Amino acid sequence: MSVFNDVKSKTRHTIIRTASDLFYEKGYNLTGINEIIEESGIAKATLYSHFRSKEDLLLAYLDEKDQELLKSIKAFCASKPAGDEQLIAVLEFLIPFFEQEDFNGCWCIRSIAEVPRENVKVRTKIKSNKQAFRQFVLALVQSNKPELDKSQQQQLSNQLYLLYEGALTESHLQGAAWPIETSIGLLKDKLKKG
Amino acid sequence: MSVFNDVKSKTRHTIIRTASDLFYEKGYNLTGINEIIEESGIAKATLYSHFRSKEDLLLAYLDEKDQELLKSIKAFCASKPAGDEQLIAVLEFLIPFFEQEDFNGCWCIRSIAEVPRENVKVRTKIKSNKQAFRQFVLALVQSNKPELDKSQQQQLSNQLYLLYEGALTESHLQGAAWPIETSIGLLKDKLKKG
Amino acid sequence: MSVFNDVKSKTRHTIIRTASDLFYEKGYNLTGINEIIEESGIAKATLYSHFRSKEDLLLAYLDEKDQELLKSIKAFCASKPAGDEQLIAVLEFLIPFFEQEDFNGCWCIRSIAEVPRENVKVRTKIKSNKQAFRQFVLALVQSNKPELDKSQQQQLSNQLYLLYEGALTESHLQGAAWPIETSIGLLKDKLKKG
Amino acid sequence: MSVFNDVKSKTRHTIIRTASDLFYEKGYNLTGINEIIEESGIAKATLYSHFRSKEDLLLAYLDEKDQELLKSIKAFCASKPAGDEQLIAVLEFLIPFFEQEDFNGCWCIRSIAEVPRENVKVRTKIKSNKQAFRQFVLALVQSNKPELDKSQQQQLSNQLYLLYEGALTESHLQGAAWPIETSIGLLKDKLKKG
DNA sequence: GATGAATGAGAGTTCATTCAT
DNA sequence: TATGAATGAACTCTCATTCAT
Repeated sequence: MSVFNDVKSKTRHTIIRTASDLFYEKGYNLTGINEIIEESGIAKATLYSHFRSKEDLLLAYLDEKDQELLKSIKAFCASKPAGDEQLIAVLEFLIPFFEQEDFNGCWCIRSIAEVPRENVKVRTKIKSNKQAFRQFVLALVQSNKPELDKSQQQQLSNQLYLLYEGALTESHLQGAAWPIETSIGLLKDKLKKG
Repeated sequence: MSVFNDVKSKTRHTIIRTASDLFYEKGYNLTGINEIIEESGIAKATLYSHFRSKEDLLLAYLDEKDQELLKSIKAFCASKPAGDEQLIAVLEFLIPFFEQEDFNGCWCIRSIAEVPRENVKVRTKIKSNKQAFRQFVLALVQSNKPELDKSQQQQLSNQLYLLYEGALTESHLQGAAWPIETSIGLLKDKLKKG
Repeated sequence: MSVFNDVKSKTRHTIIRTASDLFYEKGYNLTGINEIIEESGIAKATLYSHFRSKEDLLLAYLDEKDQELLKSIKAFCASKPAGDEQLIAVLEFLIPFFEQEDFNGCWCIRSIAEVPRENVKVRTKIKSNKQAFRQFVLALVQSNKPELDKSQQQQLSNQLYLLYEGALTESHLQGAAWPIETSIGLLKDKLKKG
Repeated sequence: MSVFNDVKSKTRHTIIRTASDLFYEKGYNLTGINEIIEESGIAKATLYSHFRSKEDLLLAYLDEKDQELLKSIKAFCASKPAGDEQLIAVLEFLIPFFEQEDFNGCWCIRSIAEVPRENVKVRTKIKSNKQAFRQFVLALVQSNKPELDKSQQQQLSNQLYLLYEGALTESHLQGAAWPIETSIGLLKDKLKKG
């Protein structure tokens, strides 16, 4: 039984990994099902036995990517000393992230540009991803800024999130790291002076 | 003669307007040439006598949109009293912008998600659009913060640009205006205390 | 397994046969993919799963036609008594060939008129077809004229090939069999008198 | 009046020359009307005021080319001493012809591959061109072989014509001059030994 | 007589998906 | 479960031709 599931899971995961790489590199609409199955080394019908549609693959990709990210950034921040440094770490995380060879911006923002407005499933998934990320940032603020009241914590958390998103998107668009540095600068000012 | 040119210009402009609306609403790849010509009320070959390819239409769309935007935001800022208020206006501009019924985020960021990495033409156009916008922001900073030195002006300009981009992208993604307010808050802090 | 292969082969061969008939009758450029699939009774995507492009179909057509031809003419010549008669048979073969209802000249010569000069693939295929034919003629000369030296055999072979090609092309162009008779006459003279 | 006609003729002739070059180089179907007008430097409607259709241009092209050819080959043969040498000259003419940089085979044979079987106009034109050529060859035989009877003259003329056509087509297909040499060899044998 | 703009019909190709085995 | 074959709908783009001026 568990062997069965494992085998199934393995194939399924191979597909997700392949699709993820391709979707992230080339974009969702510019990646064909044929490319995915060729690179995965499986048959087309096999893919469709694991995923009802290409859209399902997109959802799995968004899930995979965000789980990876959350795990990485949580570890990164936890490795820093408590206090402001952990908050700044959220942005500093973006530097090695940006420097990864396959860096291609934020999959959520890129994907939202590729599906129709009516596509509630995908758009909900993306919002939920971002919500989870904001939750992580808020928790980080709460544990590192216990002196602030709830409303101030929420506000700071929002600002940090915004700086993160701006830095991520702009470093991609500009093909340069300066937006990350700019974000970090803004945050440090903020933390220092108020 | 001028009649001829007008006729030509008219058709051409009709196409750009139609394509712009569709590209912005549905995205580039999800908008077919057939939709554009049907909505424009012209024949397919007419479109292709005005634009060599769909990609050319994308470039025209990016140009059209950015020219519009720059004109609007320049007017909006100029309508505010000189000083910090003109800088804040850059972000405040996003509120009515966001409230427009057809608001769908930043066409540049959305378009960059839709073309292959190798597409130098489009990516260059997008960067050049953003460069022009950054130039506008820098000029605004220079004229409203003459007391700062060049390097400080550049830094502030970068920060303002980043807040603008973050607010724009996030208000779109979240479907809410709070990222704009958050950006404005951050900027006001910065201007007050630093 | 073999059933699978057979099914695949069947469809593939149906396509080639249909395309061959149409290409030979109407010409390559004047035959549309739509005609081929309609006549084949298959879907467009099915065709493109068997052949990467229309050009690939052209190559398959050239191959199919030449294999058929070589088989036929070899059988025809083998049915004649050894000696000069086998050489003359090469030209005599053209008489029933010309009389076939669907006779439309030489597919190689017709095809070479339809593809751009730069199309190396097709032009190479055509040359290779003709090379195979010349090889057949040369072998026939060698086995039926052992008394000649190599150079003489080559020369006679070239002459026979040339008469074949001229008769084929001209019987088509003129819509008459006399060029074949003329070729045969010339060859007989040649064989008789040296 | 004559000025008018001359102007008209000039434009018309420019078009024919341009179309001829393109048709001969690229083939009829692969040459677009747009290319012709661009290269001619005229407007599309101007072309259509001189030629009812692209087919009419094809007819003009076939006419132009054959008139040129007949003039050239007649001059070439006339420059040789009377007798067998004038007959051989018909084939020798092909050597410099083949060596011309823009040599691309026989326009008649190439064109016949490009129009539908039903196209009587073009096919008739091509046959009539070839008929005129055969007439020229026959006249040459008659004046250089007065000792032969009518039937023999006709036969020799047909053979010469066939060798010419074979050499022309094959030198093109093979991209080599040997078919011309082979044809000449066959003819010389024939003339020598009867 | 000459023109630029516009066109309907069709080209070849690719897409995500499903079916039969 | 896994597969190779097949599909309808859609894609971008080009053709020879005609119309209004």
